[in-house]
Amino acid sequence: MGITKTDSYTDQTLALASIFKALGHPARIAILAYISKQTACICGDIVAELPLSQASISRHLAELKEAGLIKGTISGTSVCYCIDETQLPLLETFIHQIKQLQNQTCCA
Amino acid sequence: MGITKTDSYTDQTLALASIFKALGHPARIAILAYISKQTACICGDIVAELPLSQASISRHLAELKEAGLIKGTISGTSVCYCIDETQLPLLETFIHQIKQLQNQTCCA
DNA sequence: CTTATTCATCGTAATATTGCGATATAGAAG
DNA sequence: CTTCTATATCGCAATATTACGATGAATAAG
Repeated sequence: MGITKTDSYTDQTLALASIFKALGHPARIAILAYISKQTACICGDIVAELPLSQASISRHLAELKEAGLIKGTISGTSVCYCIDETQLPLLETFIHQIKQLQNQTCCA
Repeated sequence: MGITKTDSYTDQTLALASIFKALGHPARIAILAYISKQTACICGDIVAELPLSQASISRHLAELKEAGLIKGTISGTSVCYCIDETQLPLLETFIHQIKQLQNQTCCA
């Protein structure tokens, strides 16, 4: 039914899934990659870089912001976006655990 | 329109988004965590661990498998699943790059 | 004040995801 | 061969996501 029983998972599981979900779209991967490549704050030029309308880009940026992956600062008419790295260790820890705890004798 | 213009992104961007997307659901996070915690191959007991029907679990497992995050080996009547770690370095590299290349003077 | 410019939000349409019951498939057990 | 067990797949219904044009809000420019 498209319903996800959020009650049945731990907070950490939900948090991880939420962040990964925000990363689960090529436009948002491209946006993050573009932001991180810039030497200055990124503003409206993302629209010129991606094959999406301004409205769609704004939506993707909002999702990344909601997931805590970017920060936005209003500066005059434009908004400055940059990476918010506070969530990244969570992802790294999870990936590392998956790798670390893998049973070596499994599926030989 | 719900359409994602896959033509407009690099293969690497699409690959990353695809893997992150597979991780973007709490059930699949929980499945991965559970598999990695087991000392032996995981089979049908995932159904008992999660609040989902057997059909739904099977669907999530198929998605994880399609994303290359787990491997399945048929062993008699049951199927043995375990982590496939080959995709994980891609994720780690991406996360690391996002962190590494962040502009320190941004959004001060 | 009027007009641009820049970004966010709303409304809508198309598509994708999620979940489950029912059913199919395949080997194990009798 | 029949039955049980374990997993996969189908079909459907409910919900979520994605995209865009249109519009709104706010500052900048004239």
